[in-house]
Amino acid sequence: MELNQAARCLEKLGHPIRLEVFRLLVRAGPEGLPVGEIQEHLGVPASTLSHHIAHLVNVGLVAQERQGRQLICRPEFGLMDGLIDFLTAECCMLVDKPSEEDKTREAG
Amino acid sequence: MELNQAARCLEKLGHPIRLEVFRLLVRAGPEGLPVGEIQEHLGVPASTLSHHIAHLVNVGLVAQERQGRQLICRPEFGLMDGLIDFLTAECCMLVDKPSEEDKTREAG
DNA sequence: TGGTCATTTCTATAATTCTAGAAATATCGT
DNA sequence: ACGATATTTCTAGAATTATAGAAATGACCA
Repeated sequence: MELNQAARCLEKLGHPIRLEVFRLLVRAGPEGLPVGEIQEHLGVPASTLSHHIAHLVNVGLVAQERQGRQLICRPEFGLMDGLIDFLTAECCMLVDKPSEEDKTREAG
Repeated sequence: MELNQAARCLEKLGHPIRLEVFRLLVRAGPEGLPVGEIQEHLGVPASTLSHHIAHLVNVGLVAQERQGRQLICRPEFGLMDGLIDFLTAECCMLVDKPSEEDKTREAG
């Protein structure tokens, strides 16, 4: 992941409501949760919540799929992993980070 | 780390200039860099840069120490590790995350 | 004690984000 | 078609953040 994309993801996660939404979705697993259920957990007005979820969708951290009247929100684990990889590789003391070669050697 | 602190850290890292500052400091290592050297790398006006660095200092991701006329900025690896631990534990598919017990068993 | 360097603080403006009520849209059951 | 449900979009005001020039501060040197 490139720095600007990482910054956009971090910015979106850097709001308590959005971070809580995302954590909730991760805990729910790949099935995700409908917006209404998120709202029950957080107790914020629907329009405010919708606005925040839209941020997460725009940056690609959350995907939405309609199921009947409900809009299911699923966390995008891949993008989140990419973000954590970026932080680990570029913004950490580079320790215990096996190279791709090492991984291949382990696997073989 | 608790969610609100994580959100504050993420918010501060969620700006391209600040993320680049932090990455630069990490690359520089525990010795850190003086503000002026950061400015040379990024090429933003001094007052703008100072403002952004102040954000990072406020949230605790960067520490500052005066050395003569220069202000040295050092990355706070511990807080960054705490943030990554939070994201890994709370916002990821919980895979390959050894428990403390596992670590003890490995070590022994 | 005057000058220069490094950096911040002050100041002001522009831009963005947050919040939430109200209205609109989409879906379903009858 | 109608009413209920789920959710978004519209709207607007309040609050916050970003930007950067200018002035101020602190440190060193002559």
